[in-house]
Amino acid sequence: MLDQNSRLRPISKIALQRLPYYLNYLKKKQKEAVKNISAPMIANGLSLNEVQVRKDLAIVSANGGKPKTGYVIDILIGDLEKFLGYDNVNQAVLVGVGQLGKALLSYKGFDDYGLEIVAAFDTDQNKLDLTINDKCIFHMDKLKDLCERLKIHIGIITVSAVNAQAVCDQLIECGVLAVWNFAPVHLKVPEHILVQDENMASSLAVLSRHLAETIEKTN
Amino acid sequence: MLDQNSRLRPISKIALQRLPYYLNYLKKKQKEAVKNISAPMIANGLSLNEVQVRKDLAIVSANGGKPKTGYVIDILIGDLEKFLGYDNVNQAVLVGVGQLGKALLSYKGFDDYGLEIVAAFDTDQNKLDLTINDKCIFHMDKLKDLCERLKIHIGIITVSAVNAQAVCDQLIECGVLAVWNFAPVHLKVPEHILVQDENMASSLAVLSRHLAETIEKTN
DNA sequence: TTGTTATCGATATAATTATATCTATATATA
DNA sequence: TATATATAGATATAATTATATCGATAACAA
Repeated sequence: MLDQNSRLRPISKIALQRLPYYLNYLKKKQKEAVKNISAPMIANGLSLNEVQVRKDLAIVSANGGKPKTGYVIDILIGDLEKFLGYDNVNQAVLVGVGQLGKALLSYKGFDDYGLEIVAAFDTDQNKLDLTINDKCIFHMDKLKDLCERLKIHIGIITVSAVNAQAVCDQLIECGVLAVWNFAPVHLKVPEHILVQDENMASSLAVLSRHLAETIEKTN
Repeated sequence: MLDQNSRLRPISKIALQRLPYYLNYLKKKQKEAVKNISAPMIANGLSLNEVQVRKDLAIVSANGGKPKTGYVIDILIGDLEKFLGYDNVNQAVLVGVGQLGKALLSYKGFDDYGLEIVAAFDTDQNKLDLTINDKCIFHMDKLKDLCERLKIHIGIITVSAVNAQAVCDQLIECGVLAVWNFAPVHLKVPEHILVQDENMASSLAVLSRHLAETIEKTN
């Protein structure tokens, strides 16, 4: 069923990552009771190019805009949410209940993005059988059983860099198809598995470099 | 002093973000007592193209590799750390002491990346005058004074989406030149200010999409 | 010593992503 | 009702990023 409304029209990763920004912006406008919006307006609000905005929206929505008035905000929001899969829930497990793991477990906002962390895993005896935000923490021994029973497809890795690859391998063994990796290492995975890295070291590299450049210039 | 060893040779943002992966990989090899390493070897370890590896390393290091043996690991590590600014410390303030803010404040690993969070700020009376990981939490009133006194150039935003732009404006007003933004909104800033986004919604979009595609294929 | 080979560094090509231009048209205005 | 204009959507171009190819050379083996 690859019809016009299919969620599966091809989109680049980089374009995909822009979509939540559109959605956020449009919802803000919706709250301000704006009914229609043009690509140049969105582009201005998000510091993007207007052609890029049109192309991104064309991928997401079959309901095109009209000359002079633009797009209908309500429809666009619906199409974006559908495209991003916010209407159906993806279940995930989290491995590594350190500071960051706990923070993610506590975070209530994932529901809005269609993600539900169903359980957490760790090897540290002291952490087991606790609950954080109603999510149980189990020993790694129980990973496979739970993942297979609940058909979990997303694994969140918040263990240390040295343990990340081993955990990743286990998750894949358990049937996980997509990994959200917070450890600052490259993970080797089979071709059909997706790894989405959240590497703070990479971000800090960008920040640090910008400062070095800016401060050098002023000298 | 734009000589060969200057940290300021131009580099794209995307290449910059790869550098911490090289560093991590090389350190792992260093621990294994490996002395020399070739671009094809690194490329294989990090699932990159070998030409890309050579080009990235050429930006970072004036100490090129030799045919048949490759690069000297110890030298490469030094050059990478210098390029990434791990030798000097960048001080930052954090605004928004919620779950995520607390987790970042607690994180001990930023030292390794040359980042020091010197203080945190919030408007919630209940959070003030606490300390997390030896970092004081002050009222936003005190932001400007502290930033100007300590010449802070990095601001970390962990407030909600609705408040992020206002906080960002304040940080810039206080002399911050680079913003690390964890709020899922686009921030408008003057041209010379850098915003590095850490948008979980964008990451989740990539994960969710991959699952939708993979599961559709198997049907 | 001399050939063989893995690798570098440079250059060329390809792929991806972003932006500019052009044409048609829906809406607003004179 | 005719005209001007903002905007969509399509197409063309530019910029960026990634990959392939090629000649030179250091290390190794015969």
